[in-house]
Amino acid sequence: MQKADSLKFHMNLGMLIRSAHNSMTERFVQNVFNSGLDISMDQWMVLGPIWQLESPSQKDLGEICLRDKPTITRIIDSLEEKSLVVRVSDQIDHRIKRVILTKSGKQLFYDVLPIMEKTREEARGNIPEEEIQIFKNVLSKIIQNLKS
Amino acid sequence: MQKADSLKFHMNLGMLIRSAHNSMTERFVQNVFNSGLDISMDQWMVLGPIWQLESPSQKDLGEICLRDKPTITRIIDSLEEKSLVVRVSDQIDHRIKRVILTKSGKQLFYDVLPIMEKTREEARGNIPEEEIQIFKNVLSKIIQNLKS
DNA sequence: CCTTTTTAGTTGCATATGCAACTAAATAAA
DNA sequence: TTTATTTAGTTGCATATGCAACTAAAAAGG
Repeated sequence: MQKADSLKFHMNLGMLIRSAHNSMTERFVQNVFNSGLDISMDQWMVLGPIWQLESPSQKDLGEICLRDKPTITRIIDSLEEKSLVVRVSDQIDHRIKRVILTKSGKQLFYDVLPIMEKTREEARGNIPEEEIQIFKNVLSKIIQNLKS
Repeated sequence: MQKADSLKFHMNLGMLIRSAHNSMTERFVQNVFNSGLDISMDQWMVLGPIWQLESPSQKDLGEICLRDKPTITRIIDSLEEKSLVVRVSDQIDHRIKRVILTKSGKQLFYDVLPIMEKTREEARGNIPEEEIQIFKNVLSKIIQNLKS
């Protein structure tokens, strides 16, 4: 066994997962950059849900993105600085701030969407759909198994 | 469809991977803590390879752990402060520093190993071995697809 | 040889992260 | 009511991370 193979052989699940995640993030950032756009992975990770959910609270975003409150606060700060979103206090519950896409926020979302699709295709390569499904399934099960 | 389900449904691959990784790390740290031991995930992630490879260079560790040079330097710093490892200059190539487990480093490794096994079992739950294999395979393929 | 390039590791800096403490508003309890 | 508790979001701090610049040693090229 070659040394590189030996290393790979010993690589455990945690390292594999971390590495795959890093590679996907790096590729996404690179693809975005090459397209002349400007958005980080974190910003994108909340921009999508904001678009999907229309006007989610920050709490909603935290739950869907699996990030804690301060992280969401700061990402929204950065998006607001770029005028991609605005915070609007909920009419009924004044604790809640709803996050809404601006026109340029929507535009950026539409611009980045195909890049994100492209990145996903690059990551998938020719992995059969069936295996991808099992893959996602195992991830969900692991998360479920460790819940509590 | 319930709201929680809706959120889950929309959760993309990146978030799933991040979440699974976080859950595994958190559970490991928690299990270690409950056993009255003291080692972080990062420290463990290099301690294992140091044990396996006997006296790896920091470069070796960076490659196997998929971390950059400064990160490895700092993790080794922290392990050295705890007297778990020592750095020894390579006799032939004086640029290289080999990392060697001390007696207490070895002891900690042996103590933590079953905790790591336990955590792995908790994460796997009753996921069939076959699916785990496909899962690891897909991870490797994704990493491969995004290489370069 | 002597110079240039590459490699291993370290340090500094700017940024990201998680945790805990805090404010403000809504709900529950007394 | 009015007080206590819970919830949403923010801020501060201590730590982690990635990147670039740096040092020291080895290898390559002339």
